[in-house]
Amino acid sequence: MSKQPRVLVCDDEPQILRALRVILRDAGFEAVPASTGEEALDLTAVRPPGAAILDLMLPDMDGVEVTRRIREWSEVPILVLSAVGEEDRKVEALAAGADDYVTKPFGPRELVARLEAALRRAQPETGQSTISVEGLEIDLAARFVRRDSAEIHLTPTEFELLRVLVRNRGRLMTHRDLLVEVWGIEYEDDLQVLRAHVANLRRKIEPPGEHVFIRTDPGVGYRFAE
Amino acid sequence: MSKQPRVLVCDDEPQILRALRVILRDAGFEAVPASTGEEALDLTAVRPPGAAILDLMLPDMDGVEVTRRIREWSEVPILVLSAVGEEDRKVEALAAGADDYVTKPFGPRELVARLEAALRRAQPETGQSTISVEGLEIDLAARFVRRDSAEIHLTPTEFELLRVLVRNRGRLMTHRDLLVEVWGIEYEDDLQVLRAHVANLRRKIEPPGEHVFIRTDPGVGYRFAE
DNA sequence: CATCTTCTTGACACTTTCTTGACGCTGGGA
DNA sequence: TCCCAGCGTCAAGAAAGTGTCAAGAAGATG
Repeated sequence: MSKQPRVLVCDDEPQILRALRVILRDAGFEAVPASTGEEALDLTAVRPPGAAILDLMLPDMDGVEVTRRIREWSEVPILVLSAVGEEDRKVEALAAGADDYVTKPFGPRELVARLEAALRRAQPETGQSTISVEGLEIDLAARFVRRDSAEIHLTPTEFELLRVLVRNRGRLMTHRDLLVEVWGIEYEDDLQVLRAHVANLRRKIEPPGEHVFIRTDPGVGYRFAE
Repeated sequence: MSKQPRVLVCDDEPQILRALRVILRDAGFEAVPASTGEEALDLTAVRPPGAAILDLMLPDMDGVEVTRRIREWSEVPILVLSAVGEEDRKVEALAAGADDYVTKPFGPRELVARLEAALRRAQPETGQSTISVEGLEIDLAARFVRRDSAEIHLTPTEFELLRVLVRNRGRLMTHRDLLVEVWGIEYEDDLQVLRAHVANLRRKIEPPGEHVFIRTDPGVGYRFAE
């Protein structure tokens, strides 16, 4: 998950489209909406997304057809949404080159899991997911952190905070950015909670008395060293 | 599952081929597709797969014939796919040397279970798939675990849990990952069941009062020590 | 059908993690 | 120099999560 992949979402029902947008955004993706097959094909051609989610039932052409057309020139991972009772179409879609299918109604987590799996398969290891900086080693996939070959245990919140900082390393993350990404929008003003967790995280990963990895930008936010 | 075994898949219907590929890939296998009996024989000869799945109905020769020809020189596990009403042919296929048959339509899990069972039977002791860590010895293929040279009996669920953990050792497996892989998607939120089985498994494989093999990450999941 | 194994579930004590308020420190502005 | 807003740290209580036991349900075996 390098940098918020764009995901094309094609469905003719506005509610579904909206729901998908929320789900994807929460999972760290950027949704590119389309409501017809034609639109989906155009968008894919103009600016290829990192993945596509297509409904089988579309007004102008069906998802299988869209899949086939995209596959004529692109290897982008494709997920197909099918209603119950469309099992045959699912198989067709797979045959046409879809990577996976999700049956409606679906849970957000299932969708995200399958999407991430498809993306993972599409990029057979873009190097490691591990990041090493000055004795600090972070493996985001394995959820593993060590310093000078000693394992460091992080709590869920600490790890999440570190993940957001590392994913945007070098870039300044405002207090609000961090609070919203790690705790959710309802914490956007809770500076104290952020400070406490940054302090705990630093105690675990920084050399004593120094702030080499997590830098403070007073009054603005934090950034992870490059 | 030592290292993603290659499975030859022979079927003349592209949809089935496609579906099988997805199913197998999800189960950790690499599918090698073939659409005719001739092709299947060639592929098996050129680069022998770890197992083969053959449809009984093929354009050039039938699955029984393919089975017979492969058996002339190879012991590779063979699964036969049969449509309902082909019972007689199933028996012929088994007589010709097939290891098992699956009746269409089949569920992914049934297929995978039978395939794994066939693979397990095929390699009585290639060694290799055994893992040893600090007095604990695990043979995933033989479904065998021992500690300090004493055999340990695990229930099916416990073994499955251990297998998933070991296959991903070092990486943190979330509660959801484990529940979905071992129990299926419908258990994805059943934390209590996971805890109970982890406790039982630990009682059997861990030194008393310690958690050296299976580590807990509170609020996230479990991981097997590297 | 009886028996044995395995799985699931609820209760409860225990542990870890999160949140909150207090407090001392620092650096820039008046 | 004094003031003060913002920061880092600490400790304690609240909240959330975990390990274990035991009993009943479900399933397999013979």
